[in-house]
Amino acid sequence: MSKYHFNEIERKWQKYWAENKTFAADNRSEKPKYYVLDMFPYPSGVGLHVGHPLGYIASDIYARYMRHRGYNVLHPMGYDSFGLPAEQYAIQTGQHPAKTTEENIARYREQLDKIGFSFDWDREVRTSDPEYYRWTQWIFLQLFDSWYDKEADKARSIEELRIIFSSEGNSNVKAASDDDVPVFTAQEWLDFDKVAKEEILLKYRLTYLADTEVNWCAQLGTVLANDEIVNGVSERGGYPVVRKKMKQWIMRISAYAQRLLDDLNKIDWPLPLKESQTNWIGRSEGAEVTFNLLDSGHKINVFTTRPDTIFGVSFMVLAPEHDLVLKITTEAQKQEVRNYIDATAKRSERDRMADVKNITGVFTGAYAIHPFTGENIPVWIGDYVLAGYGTGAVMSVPAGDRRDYDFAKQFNLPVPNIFEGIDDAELPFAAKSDIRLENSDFLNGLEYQKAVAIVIQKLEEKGIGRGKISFRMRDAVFSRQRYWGEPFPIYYQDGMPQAISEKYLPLRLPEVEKYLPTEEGEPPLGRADIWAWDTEKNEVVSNNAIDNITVFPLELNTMPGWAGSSWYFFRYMEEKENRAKYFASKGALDYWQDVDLYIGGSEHATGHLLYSRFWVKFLFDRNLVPVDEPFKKLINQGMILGESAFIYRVEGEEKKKFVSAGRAEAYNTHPLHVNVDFVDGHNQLNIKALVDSGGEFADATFELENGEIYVGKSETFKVSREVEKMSKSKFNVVNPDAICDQYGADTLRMYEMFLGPLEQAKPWNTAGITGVHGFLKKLWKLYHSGENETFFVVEKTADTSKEGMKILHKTIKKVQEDIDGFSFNTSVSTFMIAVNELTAAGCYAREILEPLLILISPYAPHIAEELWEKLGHTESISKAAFPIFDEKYLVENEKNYPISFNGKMRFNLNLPASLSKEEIEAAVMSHDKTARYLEGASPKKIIVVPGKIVNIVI
RNA sequence: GCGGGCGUGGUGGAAUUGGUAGACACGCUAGACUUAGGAUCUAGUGCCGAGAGGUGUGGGAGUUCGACUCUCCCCGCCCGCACCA
Repeated sequence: MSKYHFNEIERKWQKYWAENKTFAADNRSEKPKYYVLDMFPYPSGVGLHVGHPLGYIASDIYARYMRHRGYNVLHPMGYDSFGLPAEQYAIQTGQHPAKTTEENIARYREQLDKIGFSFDWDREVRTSDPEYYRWTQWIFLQLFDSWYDKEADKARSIEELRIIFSSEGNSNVKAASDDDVPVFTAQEWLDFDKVAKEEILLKYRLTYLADTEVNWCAQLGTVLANDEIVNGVSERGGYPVVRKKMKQWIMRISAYAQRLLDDLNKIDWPLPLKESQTNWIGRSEGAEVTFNLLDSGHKINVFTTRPDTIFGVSFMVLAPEHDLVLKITTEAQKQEVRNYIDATAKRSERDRMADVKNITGVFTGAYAIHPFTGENIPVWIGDYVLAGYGTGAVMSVPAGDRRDYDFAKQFNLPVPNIFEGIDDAELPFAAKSDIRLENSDFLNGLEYQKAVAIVIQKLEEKGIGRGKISFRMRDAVFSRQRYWGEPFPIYYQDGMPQAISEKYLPLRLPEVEKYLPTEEGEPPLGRADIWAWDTEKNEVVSNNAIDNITVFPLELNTMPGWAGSSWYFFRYMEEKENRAKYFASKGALDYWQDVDLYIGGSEHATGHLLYSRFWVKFLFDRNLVPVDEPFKKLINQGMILGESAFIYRVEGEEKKKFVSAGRAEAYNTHPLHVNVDFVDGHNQLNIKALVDSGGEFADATFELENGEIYVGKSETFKVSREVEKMSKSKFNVVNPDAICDQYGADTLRMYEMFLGPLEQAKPWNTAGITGVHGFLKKLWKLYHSGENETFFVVEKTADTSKEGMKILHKTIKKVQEDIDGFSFNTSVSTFMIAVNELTAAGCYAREILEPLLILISPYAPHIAEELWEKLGHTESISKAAFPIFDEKYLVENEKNYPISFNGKMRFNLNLPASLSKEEIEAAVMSHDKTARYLEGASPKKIIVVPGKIVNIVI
């Protein structure tokens, strides 16, 4: 071999790694562990584009680096293989989602393999594999078998709750539960029948059933998510959508709200991500206050964050859906209130939120009594009050709240001022600081904090309120009316859900002949013929056998996508051989603990990353895992954007006519995306390829510009460049395979890192790739000489010239800093500089070129392996640990080969101001801080500033 | 509106963390080699200026011997949440 034949080299080493299981992690290693994880992909039919591997490359570099540093690294990969696209495809084609998924996974694997990742494929997981989802079902059962004890602040077994109930009833139990739990004594508990007991326990379980409104679209035969609905009709097809109550499985994540919030302090995550979660959890401190209603005997509870402003209350507003509305409305107002409720019910929650400007509301005719002044306060309903937050009712303080103020103005309600020194014209005044209250009885002259404390105390004394913490986060709906997901290990007896014992898992997904919901609106599993549970045989049997004595109907819903992804990181810890016995064994869990580094996109901030924290905390509570946070450090990789290309179609022409970008302004045109594959680096379009690709371009005419068609880079001519998210419909997807074929995986890896800081969004442009490719060629050359690099010239003898060693150690130091700080883009530059300098210095010493390979190998592992082998090593470079990254080694080398700053260094020395010029020079020369760098040379310039600071330019 | 982040050449981005701003790469310019090149090599490239020199990190002030870096105000862009009481 002579020249740098990357394709050959890469194929060779990928094969070698696979055959030798170079990257197998060891569960019984003496080395310290390090766990590097990527967010596993959903294997879609489109395959990978260049954006996907960005995070994988970064984590792979880190994993390889940590191996070199002597860690036992776990770096696995798998597939989040339950999901919607495969199901949609199945609905359209009748092809089983398992088959589609299998094919897509094969394609992904092929693409991933080409890039040379150091994954331990023996630990692969697939969430749709029964051997995997068996344990997802198992965790569901653990949740079903648990309740949340607020006093111990942890989840406990339902069995313990039964014991408490039968010995002391539930009046002392402080649990996260449904609101409507009746209070009972031990005796009452014992007297309840089985169904009644089950019903009560369900209100305590960490996963429970509840009626929830869903968006049902009869024409599409499916349930839609909020964002799939536009103006009350389905986004696809424009069919009507109705809100329908359905029994759904819910996860009591709200029990963990405070811990999920607090523990954000324990983990090293990007700030925006933590903020997203903080916002999502939405903790607010305040008070709950009860208002008695005039005459009717009803009470309204409100939640407020500003109990201090209670003397500014001039009216109350209930959400239109509030239970009390119809009970308290007077006869005279009934019709108007009814109309209003109907009108709001028709609008989706989203529309209501979007329409902030129109202030609407209706007076109920009822009055509440102010708890302190005894004044009568009118009670209104209005859709600015949300049923789902707080108590669904507010005490309105127009002087202190924008929304209350606007409502008051709209309906001519009074705006009593309660702020000292604030003019009526300055209202509403919402700031909490630098203000004292007035017209507020016992709160007059007090500041926010004191006033809040006092008012809460008064409320508690009078028994009409208390301090309260409210969370915005609601419990998470856990069932989906879909086919391609985990079946619930649940059957129904007397209408109550019963767990299937974990001994009989997995409960396999049944076969159905169609993947659509049934005509009755049941989920697709309603179509399965063999989908009933025989409690005697403990197996799935035909529906015909259902007798509700020993054979019962099974749950028809399936679990959502986030079920399988909420615990997969534990599954990787377990070796294949033991996976049948444990979701992950104690030994494996104790060894690997948690994920040290997690890399993935920020789009999962309030989904996957919140749910997995919740599950882990739960598993921790039940002593099933040793950690209560799964991901110690997390990095979000930025998106790689595609640069789209446009061609301009002339409007109003009979025949389709497209013009080159330079001509487009002369006509009335509209832009059309063209496939970036047909565009070269100079924006020239390959017309033949475009026409051959068919479609609308097949019979078109083209107006050329200098004999070519140039594509535009934006839709309008005002913008010179436009980058968009890569998507099939925009024809701007760049496939990594093509890059691997043309330049090699090592080039792709380095280039993706070189593109910019890992966490930033950046456009993909191929122009720069030649620079990186050129670097790898130069690297190759550094180890060879002669025409076509015929000879391998690394000398076996030592030539530790100071120059070369300095370059090497500067590079080691910089690269190590870069990797530790996840600045992979700068270390690519560092390599380029090093290779340029070594080439210029003519260094061929083994002592220099060997460590250089170790440095580069995480980034460009294939070329590193090849050159490593040429150096005469028989062991793979990828697996080995090297001392060059050790602290000791670093210090030692800094002493022997001080890092050269090429005359660009300045320092400060604190010297007495009184010294003469000569004395200063002498002091500088002998100072141990400078001596190392000066190496006997005299400084070019010494600047003495009045005071005692000296600048030395070397 | 609230919370957070960021502004450096034509471009992506560096800056030893307060010490010669613009490393490295792309692009561009000139030259060499070549049948040819969108290959390779050499030199140049922040801006103004022929030059010496001046000027320069969104704008303005401040701290400092010294500021891209720290502080304050303003301007612009991006992200998250958003009728959350």
